[in-house]
Amino acid sequence: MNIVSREFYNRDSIIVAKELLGKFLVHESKGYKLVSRIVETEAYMGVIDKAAHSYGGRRTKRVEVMYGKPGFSYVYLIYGMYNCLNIVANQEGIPHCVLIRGVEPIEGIDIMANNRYNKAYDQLTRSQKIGLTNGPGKLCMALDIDRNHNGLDVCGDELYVQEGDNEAFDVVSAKRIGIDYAEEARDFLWRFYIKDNKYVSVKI
DNA sequence: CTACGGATTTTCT
DNA sequence: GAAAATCCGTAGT
Repeated sequence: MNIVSREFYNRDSIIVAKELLGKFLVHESKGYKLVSRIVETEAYMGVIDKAAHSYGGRRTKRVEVMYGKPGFSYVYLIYGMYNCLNIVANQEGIPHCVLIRGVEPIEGIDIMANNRYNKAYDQLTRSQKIGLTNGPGKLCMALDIDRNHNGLDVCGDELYVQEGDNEAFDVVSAKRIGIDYAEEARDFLWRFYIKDNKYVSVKI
């Protein structure tokens, strides 16, 4: 029940990305509550990171929220069709963020199944169950997150993060996905995930 | 199981 | 005008 504090996000995105693993991402809306466990993240390290939207200090309308305070959502549209959810990290003026790439459904699973496939969870095939939330675009569909949720306070009461249970897990560091254009940055091990978790989008 | 191509439209150049 | 932090269906192993 404890909401993660804003101070938590006021650090380099690499640290925040690692430590977000195992915490709960919650979306409360329209009278329902969707709870999921964060199992895969990527760090985007701002002006020095060729894969980041804020590389070189680019400051457009889209990325403006990244330059604000930590602990706010950054949601953008990718490939003209899919939404991706990030959380802004580091202090005001330093445009870091953490992409949420995979979550494990915890509560509101039938609603998530409906959002994704228009079916009840127990009507899904095996691969549809895994496909519910094992990717950045997929989890946004399941959790009903789109660009209308850009700039929300994740220390607030609609879209927020709470402390995890104390289950132990191993963390794997890996290359980020889908950034082959980013020259040397493509090889940085800035993706983190919970070892052996089913809802990780891409395993090594 | 892996590999490939098409979908679709905002965003920035 | 081109590219994009992705997903899905189809075809082949």
